[in-house]
Amino acid sequence: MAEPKTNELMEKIVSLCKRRGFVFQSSEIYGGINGFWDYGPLGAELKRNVKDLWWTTMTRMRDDVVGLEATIIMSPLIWKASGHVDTFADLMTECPACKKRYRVDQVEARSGRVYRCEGAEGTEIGTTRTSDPTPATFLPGDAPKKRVELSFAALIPAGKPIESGRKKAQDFFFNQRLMNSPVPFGELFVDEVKDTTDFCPDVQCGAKLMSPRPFNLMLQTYVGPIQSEENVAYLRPETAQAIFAQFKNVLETSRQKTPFGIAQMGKAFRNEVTPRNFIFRSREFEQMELEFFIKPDEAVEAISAEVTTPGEGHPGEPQPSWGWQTWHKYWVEERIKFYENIGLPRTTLEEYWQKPEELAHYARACVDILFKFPFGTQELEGIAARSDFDLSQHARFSGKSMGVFDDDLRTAWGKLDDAKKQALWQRYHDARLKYLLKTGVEAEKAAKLAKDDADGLAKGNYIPHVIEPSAGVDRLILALIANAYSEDQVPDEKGKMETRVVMRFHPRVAPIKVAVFPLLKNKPELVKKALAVRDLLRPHMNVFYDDGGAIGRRYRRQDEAGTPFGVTIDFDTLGEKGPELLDTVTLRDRDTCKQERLKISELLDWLLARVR
RNA sequence: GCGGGCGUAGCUCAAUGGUAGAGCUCCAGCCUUCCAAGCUGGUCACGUGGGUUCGAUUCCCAUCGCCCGCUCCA
Repeated sequence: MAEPKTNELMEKIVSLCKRRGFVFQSSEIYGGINGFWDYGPLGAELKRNVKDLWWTTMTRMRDDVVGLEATIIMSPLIWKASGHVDTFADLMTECPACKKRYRVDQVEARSGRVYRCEGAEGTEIGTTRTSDPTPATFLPGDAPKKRVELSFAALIPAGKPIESGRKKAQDFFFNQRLMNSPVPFGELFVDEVKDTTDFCPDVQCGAKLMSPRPFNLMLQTYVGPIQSEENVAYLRPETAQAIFAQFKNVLETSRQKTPFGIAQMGKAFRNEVTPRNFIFRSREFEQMELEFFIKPDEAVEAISAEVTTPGEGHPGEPQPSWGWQTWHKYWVEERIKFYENIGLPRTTLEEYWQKPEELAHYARACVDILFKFPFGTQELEGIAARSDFDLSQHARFSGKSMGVFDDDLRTAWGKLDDAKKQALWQRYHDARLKYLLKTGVEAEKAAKLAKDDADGLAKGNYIPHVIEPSAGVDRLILALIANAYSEDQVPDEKGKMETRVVMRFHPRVAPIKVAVFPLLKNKPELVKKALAVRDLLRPHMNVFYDDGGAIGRRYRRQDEAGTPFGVTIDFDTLGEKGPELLDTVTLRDRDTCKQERLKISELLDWLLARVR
């Protein structure tokens, strides 16, 4: 991913977002707050359009997906079950010499001898601060003495002389502390330390790491007036868990059967170490997530005799014989189709199939859909095959059943021959046992539970598996903005070429669909007619009326807002050039600047055909 | 969080130890028969808080924010 630095483009985008009212810094008048962004008038419309399209595509246009809107604060037990309390509470440590940061549990154990010292003496370095107009400079031998009392230690791998630690202390550590020719004192050579994780894993470095500090990515609050330990609650770090927690209620009230999905959009919060890249990674963000519940492959095989595996491309309409791999592939293709439908060309997207070693422990597969942002190719959405991990976790932690009863499975099971029954029983049993052991259930208990689960399968019971397409709204907005941004050259009034900034949004997501102008403001007949056209269109789409300044200026303003169409009421509309042009308008295209004439009576249908 | 850079109207930039100018934008009026025209008038800034000083946008410190790297992810 060696892409040229295009910060210039990002700066232009950020600037335009502010200038035109797409995105503002949160709390700007108070100096802002890191990691939080507000959507201005155009941004709010753009975001609403994107969310509406997702919701329509994912739920209303399908029989097999229903919606949910859960609270942001939920029982803290949910985050215990999901693993967020533990895995999000990372202990972080930092190397004082090379400044790299690590998660404590990811520091690899190393062995060797240890060099230590208590500090160093040397001479002052002339200040190098650029803000200092008169940096101190010293002639050799003239510089003041300096003493730093800071202990330093480094792990020296076997085979290297222990004295090399002294050089590390000088070069990597004390030099940073404004010292020339530091001479360490209080030196100590320690023999043979084995499998320690206290030292920087960078082979070039090896300095002793600073003491670990907890870092929890979940934002905390207290529920109730007393701020005590037992009242701690979290702002959800993802919307997915609410879907699992409400799985049973939705199942029972929606008359759905596997395979089916539950979709949810909403805010989520993460106390990111470094919010970066504008709205790409923020601390408060919005997700659009689908949890799609499918039968385990053993059930599919029992019902359909065999499980189909995916080939190239979109697998087509869902079939009963689909196993988790085909469903996974199906959702990857569906989601890419969605992005193409809202104006992200296939060439701006990348599919990344995570390698086995990159997968979270519960995931069977995960595909990232990446977008080529100006600052690099980054993730827009992750589509994970999560097995039955999530529902199983909630079943164990809540003590409530998360299984479903599947009539088709029970009927089909009865017709299987014994060998098949035994094979499917065993496979399901083994998968359950593996999960139970992995999550720390003791062996004897796990064996019994796995057997119960496999016996349950034979009676038509199982815990559904999950395919999870999970998208970030805000980064999608940024992708749409980055993709839409363009500059081209158009001739001005005098035929001189000048730069035009155009936001080439797909009409489906464009914040304003059409702008309506009277050619001249000071001609009441034009204004009256223009207002009538505005009112005609307004109930059906977001219309912007503008009568200020010259017509060209108004077109250009809409170009920066990304409005795909402009409608101008002129003297022809009033019939000045003859009755055949009466009640026709000029329709101007944002991308080509081309104009055509259209009857007002045909205008609405013409526009609707293009903005839907 | 750590390290580096930056911080003057909405934007782009200027000047200054004695409280800041310009162009564009924006608003109002006039004018204007299709791509940022013209005229007149107007609004808007030294990120914040301390310190030094008779006096700070300017010097110092802290803080906040933005950009880059480490790290993390939707």
